[in-house]
Amino acid sequence: MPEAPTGYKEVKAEIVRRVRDRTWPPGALLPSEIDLSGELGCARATVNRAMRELADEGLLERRRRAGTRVRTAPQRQARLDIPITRDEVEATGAAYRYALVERSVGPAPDWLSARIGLPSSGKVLHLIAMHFADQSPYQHEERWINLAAVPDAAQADFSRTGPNEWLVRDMPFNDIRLDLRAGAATPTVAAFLEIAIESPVFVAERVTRLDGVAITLARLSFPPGYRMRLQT
Amino acid sequence: MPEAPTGYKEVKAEIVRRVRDRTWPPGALLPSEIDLSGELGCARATVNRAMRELADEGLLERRRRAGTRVRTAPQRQARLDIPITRDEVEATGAAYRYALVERSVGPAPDWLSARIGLPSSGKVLHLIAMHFADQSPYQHEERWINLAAVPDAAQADFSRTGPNEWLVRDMPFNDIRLDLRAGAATPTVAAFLEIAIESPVFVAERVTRLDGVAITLARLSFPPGYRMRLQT
DNA sequence: GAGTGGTCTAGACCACGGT
DNA sequence: CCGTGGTCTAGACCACTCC
Repeated sequence: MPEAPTGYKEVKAEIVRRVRDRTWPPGALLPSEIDLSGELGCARATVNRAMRELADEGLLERRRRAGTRVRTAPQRQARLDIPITRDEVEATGAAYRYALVERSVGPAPDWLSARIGLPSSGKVLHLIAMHFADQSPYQHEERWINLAAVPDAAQADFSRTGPNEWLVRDMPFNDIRLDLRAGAATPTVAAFLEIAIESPVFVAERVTRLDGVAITLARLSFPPGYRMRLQT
Repeated sequence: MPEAPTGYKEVKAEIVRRVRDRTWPPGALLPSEIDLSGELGCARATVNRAMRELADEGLLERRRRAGTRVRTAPQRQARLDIPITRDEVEATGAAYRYALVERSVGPAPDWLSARIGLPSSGKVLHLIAMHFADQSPYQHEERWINLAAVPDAAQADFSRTGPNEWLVRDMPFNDIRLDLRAGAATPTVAAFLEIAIESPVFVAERVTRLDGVAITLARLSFPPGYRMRLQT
């Protein structure tokens, strides 16, 4: 037997191997941590970590007393890393450019209050901006910021730094909700993205909250060709 | 000091607290595991697990010798729960219907081999299917299954059960990659979805792997109006 | 070279939940 | 009840990397 350096990674690999070759088919009960550590010649804690990570990854299912089983319906979750637009552009090797198009302060429109849960008559900062990659339009951004939650935003200078970069600097813990859809380019957005009207645009609407209070709603529109990537 | 039951969860909470209240501002160097375990009165392994999980979650950044720091740009993540199409439709209260359109077995086309990493001359099962919600087209599905990894799929009956339901039941996997984009409906897809050619369609391409080996590639197209939701 | 995180061990106690 | 996973401990060695 491969009694090589028996680390938790080797244990994970061995378990995956046996799941894959049907030694342990979906639904099967695996040996207990004690038994498996005995067989593989390592400490129980090592097997524990391997099994725990595989359970986190969705391959296994663990219950006290009942033991560890191969999931029949693997927990299917993918994660999206939400990047700063600047980083996202620069990661492709392109030069990033940002431009503020419009800025205004006023009472929140009714649809916005309803959408993200603001008190009526709440003041919001409304921004429209563009992001470019090597002079090509990369993203059209329309954003509303709840000034009751982020009063400093009223004084912030968004002509050089995008609102997302500014907001991210100070708020590590928010609830984020993302709505993704395919839409047809409106005349305005089409002009900014330099595409034909009615072209398919990828639209991401992101609501950010802190302790339940809405901070901002961002509507990001991307021209055809943009891909959003998620992984496990 | 809160010398309560000092478990790794309490340690995590304490670290989060100090990051939030600026005891450790973004970019700050945290104490070493040994120092912190001394201060909190627990074993180093406990602090290690707490810090390791917080690093996995994107709050901290760890490097040997350099120590542990608070991330300056917290990597924000949103999660997508990938549902079975049947469940997704039935959750809206609509009746679900599935229909197999086409089924064939053959060598993998070059683009597919390159895209998901198959040996040339690998055999794949190619399927086209439709999913309906109350008789309205809900999703057009085109799928390729790697028969080297899932030989049983060649004998499976996909006329009643969708390939996704079948795969999920019988085939474990632990790595999912999703590519989302907005596309223009091709004549074929437009006909199936009963929409105009060139209409914006939401396209999700999903590659599923087990231990690095590609199981299947699914290309799912949704008519206008579909929204995909993610949250933290 | 020295300090930090990465990991393993052997043992222990606890909490949960099937039987 | 009692076996299983969940967690903690104290100690140890290793690998990497910054100085």
